[in-house]
Amino acid sequence: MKRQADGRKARGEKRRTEIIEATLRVIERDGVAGVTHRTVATEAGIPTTSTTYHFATLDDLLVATLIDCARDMATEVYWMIDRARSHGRGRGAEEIAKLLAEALGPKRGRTMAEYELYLLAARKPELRPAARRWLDVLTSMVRHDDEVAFRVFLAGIDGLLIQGLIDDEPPGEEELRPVVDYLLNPR
Amino acid sequence: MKRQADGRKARGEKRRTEIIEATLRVIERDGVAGVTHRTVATEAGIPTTSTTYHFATLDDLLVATLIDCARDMATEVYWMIDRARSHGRGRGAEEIAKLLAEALGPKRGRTMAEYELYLLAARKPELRPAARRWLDVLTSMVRHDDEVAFRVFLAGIDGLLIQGLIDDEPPGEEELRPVVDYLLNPR
DNA sequence: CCAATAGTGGGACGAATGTTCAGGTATCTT
DNA sequence: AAGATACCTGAACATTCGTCCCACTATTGG
Repeated sequence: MKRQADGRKARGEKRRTEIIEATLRVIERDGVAGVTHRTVATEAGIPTTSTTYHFATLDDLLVATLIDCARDMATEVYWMIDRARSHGRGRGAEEIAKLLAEALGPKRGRTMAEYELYLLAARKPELRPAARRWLDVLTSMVRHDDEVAFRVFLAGIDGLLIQGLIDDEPPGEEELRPVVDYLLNPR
Repeated sequence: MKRQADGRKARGEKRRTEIIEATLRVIERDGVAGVTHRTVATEAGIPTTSTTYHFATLDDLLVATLIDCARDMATEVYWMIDRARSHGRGRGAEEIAKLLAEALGPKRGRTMAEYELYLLAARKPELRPAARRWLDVLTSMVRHDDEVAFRVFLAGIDGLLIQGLIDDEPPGEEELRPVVDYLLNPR
């Protein structure tokens, strides 16, 4: 079961991912501020020393979590755009608005966690490549005839999510749709 | 010098603002994570107990700082838009791009601090009115003939700032200008 | 089969944290 | 002027933090 010499699927790999997933749950619940070796260990149901063994410092743990998180973000947003493009010109906005409303509704905790890690990357340069990953993936994958319009689109999505996070009641799909539509096809 | 019975300019008001300003400096330097009663006290050059006296809990301190910060943000962004509007249709983008580049360059620390407090408001409902303040101020002050276009504009500004924070070298004014221009006058 | 090594876990250390308390000082009210 | 009130501060509390150490087990390579 172990990949030797090249792969990274060593023995302790399962524990590592357990710890990372527990870290993400802690961030969703209590924010980055709530991440300590002990809280993560308790969340994962493992002794405290196990977290310090696999991640020497707390920063290492946050870095690994962000990288893991960024991969999920990139693929998810990629499929979002892909689905939006596969639909008609008018239906694209509908699809994106639905996923945005989801990110601000049921998956609100996850969205908050992602942006907290995002902002952490602003302070720690070694995190930036991981944080930029999903932007880079989209930029390279999605066909964008207009460079400027595409940047505006990405910035708009980010802004809508962040502003939606501080709403008392998150904007619903129907409220988001016209805005997303304008973002895709400005008049 | 003291407003009695109604006003709030009591004696200890100076200390309060000193503490809040010190808190903002700490956040700019080390982030919200670096805010403790002791670090703030040291930054302000006052004993630790003075911070706990004026702000019983750490949350109170962060709330007060965010409210103070939000007021500055609102007025600054208001003048930004005002200056942009006073110029010609084409010069408006130039003005806004300059201020954005400034926020991502020399005032980068301040911008980071603002967004960290912003995200803190997503987790603490009592902070949201303060965090929304500058959005509300703009929405009420700035004439917006197109509601949807205005929301997209605000979201776009937020997105550009956040994405600029995780760039290794912040985008310059000339790089921002076409994007802001598109945001104001989409084609 | 048997050393060598990676992984696991209990316990404890010093340092830093939020918070409290009692005693002091300045300022205001009357 | 004198009492009341708000303000200030040094010292200390229990708690929690990151981290280290040492013993134990399972897995691996030869």
